[in-house]
Amino acid sequence: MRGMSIGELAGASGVRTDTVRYYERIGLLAMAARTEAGYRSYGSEDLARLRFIRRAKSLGFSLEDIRRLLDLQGNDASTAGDVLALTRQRIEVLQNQIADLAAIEAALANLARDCPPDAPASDCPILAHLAGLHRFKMGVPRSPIMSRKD
Amino acid sequence: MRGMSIGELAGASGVRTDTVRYYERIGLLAMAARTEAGYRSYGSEDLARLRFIRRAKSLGFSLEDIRRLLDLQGNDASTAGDVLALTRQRIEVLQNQIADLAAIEAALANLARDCPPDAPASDCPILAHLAGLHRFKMGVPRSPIMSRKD
DNA sequence: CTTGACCTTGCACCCGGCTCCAAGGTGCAA
DNA sequence: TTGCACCTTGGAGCCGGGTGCAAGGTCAAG
Repeated sequence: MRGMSIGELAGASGVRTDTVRYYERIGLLAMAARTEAGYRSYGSEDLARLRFIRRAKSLGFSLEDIRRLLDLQGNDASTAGDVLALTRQRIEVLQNQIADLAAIEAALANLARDCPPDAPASDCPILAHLAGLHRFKMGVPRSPIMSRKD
Repeated sequence: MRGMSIGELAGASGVRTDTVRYYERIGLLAMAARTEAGYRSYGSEDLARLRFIRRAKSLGFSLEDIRRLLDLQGNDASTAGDVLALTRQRIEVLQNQIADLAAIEAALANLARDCPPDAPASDCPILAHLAGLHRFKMGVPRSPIMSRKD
């Protein structure tokens, strides 16, 4: 596949032409070779690089991380340990994100569990929680009628 | 707390003054009352509203969702079920996000597990995966020297 | 009266990762 | 030759959620 146009490259790699140009602009792809007419011209190694980017993106790596990974790939002095370090960092971030989201989800699920759908919003424990009224955990206050002397 | 300044409100609610003005601009807070000099002046209900926003934000609600929650809170016709619906939506999004991140994390952990840190990057299974070379699952190719006639 | 901390406004800018547009040039088929 | 699809460039706009800044007004302490 010598001399693909940007459209062919984009089609073959599953990104848009604008995105290819964007990647070139930010230095993620090298400046493309040009035809006489000034059209960008790509070879199979460009396609491989774009596919690499797409796969890395699907694993949640940022373009900045991907740039580093590509540097490691192209640098004879780098080791698998270097790649592993980036990967471990990414895993750690993921674990933290998952933990944060799971904590939020648990909190919401907890609130949702005790929410009586047919009650007026003013009795909604979710709104109560958001309003900062976690004092009354829940349930009917025992004999509110009796608690005159509070 | 009648007639707090924007700075006092911000201090008491844990957001910045700029953010308070921003919330006013996007309609999340009502236009504040003004002093004769044109300074914004807040009461305790504004503080409560800002704290509501902060708590909802910490549960990952978007400002748009928060606006809806506040509308529900202020609307006598709304029910706890309305709040619950928003909450369930949010929970569903969270569960999807968690599942996506967990899948990525598992994939990365899987790749990281088999990565020999001291090998050159060219032998890194992570890079190999990103390059799309999942053909050779791993291990030494059996007798590469013998495979002359492939 | 001055200093300094606060307040006002409007507007621009940031992050990441694109996406779209207009105005013009090129390549190929009917 | 005409038409259409593709290519080029520079630049702007989008998303959400703010942040920063400059030029000016206000207020309280010393």
